[in-house]
Amino acid sequence: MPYMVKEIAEIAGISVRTLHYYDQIGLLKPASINMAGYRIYSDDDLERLQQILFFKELDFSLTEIKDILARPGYNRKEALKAHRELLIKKRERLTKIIKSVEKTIDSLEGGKAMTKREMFAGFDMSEIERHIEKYADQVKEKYGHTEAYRESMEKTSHYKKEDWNRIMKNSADIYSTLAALLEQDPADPAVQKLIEDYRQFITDNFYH
Amino acid sequence: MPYMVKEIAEIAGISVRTLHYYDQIGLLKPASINMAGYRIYSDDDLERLQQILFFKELDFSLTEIKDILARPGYNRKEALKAHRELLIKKRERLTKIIKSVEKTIDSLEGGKAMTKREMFAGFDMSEIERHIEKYADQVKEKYGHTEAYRESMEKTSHYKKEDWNRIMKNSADIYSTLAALLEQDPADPAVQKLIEDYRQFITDNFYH
DNA sequence: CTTGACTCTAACGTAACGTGATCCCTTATA
DNA sequence: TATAAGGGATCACGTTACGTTAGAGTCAAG
Repeated sequence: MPYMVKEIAEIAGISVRTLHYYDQIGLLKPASINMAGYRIYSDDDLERLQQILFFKELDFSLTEIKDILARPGYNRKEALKAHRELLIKKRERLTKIIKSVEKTIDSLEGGKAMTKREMFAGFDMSEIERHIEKYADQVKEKYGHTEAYRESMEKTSHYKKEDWNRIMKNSADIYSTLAALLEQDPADPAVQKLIEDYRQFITDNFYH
Repeated sequence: MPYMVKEIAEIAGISVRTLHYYDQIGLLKPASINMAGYRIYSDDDLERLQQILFFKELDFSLTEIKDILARPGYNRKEALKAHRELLIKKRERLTKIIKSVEKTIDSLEGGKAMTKREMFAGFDMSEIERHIEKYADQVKEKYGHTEAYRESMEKTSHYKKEDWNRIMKNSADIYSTLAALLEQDPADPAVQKLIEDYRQFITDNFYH
């Protein structure tokens, strides 16, 4: 079934410009181009677009999405299952924020006061969670052991020692360090454990 | 209690640069500046920041947030209650998308095939819903009847006639027209009814 | 054969920061 | 007392994912 830009745009709920852009950056190229130069999309293109939107919903950048879809051995079904997990996490995050809102209302209505930390509950972790989500997805994608993978693995083990010491000395660094570390490394099982350790550390020592 | 940029950044889980930026655009100016030129924030500033982040979570732009917080008669408690509602809607939207993912998985596993519309369920309405959410909030804010308000009201009534006819002729236009219309008008009770009409129209005539 | 709705490319504009570069202030330690 | 570390500050340019005209070709319907 052939579609033109506007049809696709309406079906998917996006703008024509967005389709132009996705074509331009090579994220979603139409199946063919007719004599008039019009973009003609196929059902397969629609399918790909759906996947793109799923990934976008998880805050992946367009270049990341492009890479992921291009990886040899990319498995759509597995990816979808991972998606479901991560979307559920996002929903849980929303639930947290909603609770934070309710607490704030309560404190305004004469309930007990909030601590500064409570005020920003939900948000606080949001960045980190987003990274963890991204990361978790990468792990589940099981395509690893590329060069970049080994490289990042090495880097990470360095960070491990250095940063751990720093954190022991200065617990205020935890969040930023953790964020930086996650930034560096996209797909590494060893790091996941490290993250868990960090989180444990945070909850243990939170009020020092 | 005085805080410096990094403290605030850590408490709220945002970057220092973000605080600089918010200061620059006048969204969140520090309570004072010390002799060294450092930004010194107060507890009130923290409270304002919390509100800013709540609004951001609802996809308000920073300029919108600035305007809302500046409106005379802005009521924090009311705003928070509206927030809760809208966050719940966002969560429901996520639930829809999750279901869509599950359906897709099911169809891949040999279940029944999906229609194109089902493929993009969740997303489809997402833009529109977001606008409705924004809009609903504005309405609840009950500050209206500014010049911009009357101006947009006039515009809208024009659109009403023109677009309604177009829609009767070409039902494929519905989504884009509706989106355009919503774009134009941020705060108008009359439009809400119009939207409801449109939605009814959509459900009635969806498969023509 | 002229609309009106659709299509194209090109190109500049925008929001909300990220990312240096370069320099100042304060405090702990050698 | 020097000096290094770890903040803080201000430019100012870079980035992502499009929005928004502008100018021009295409195509079905009346």
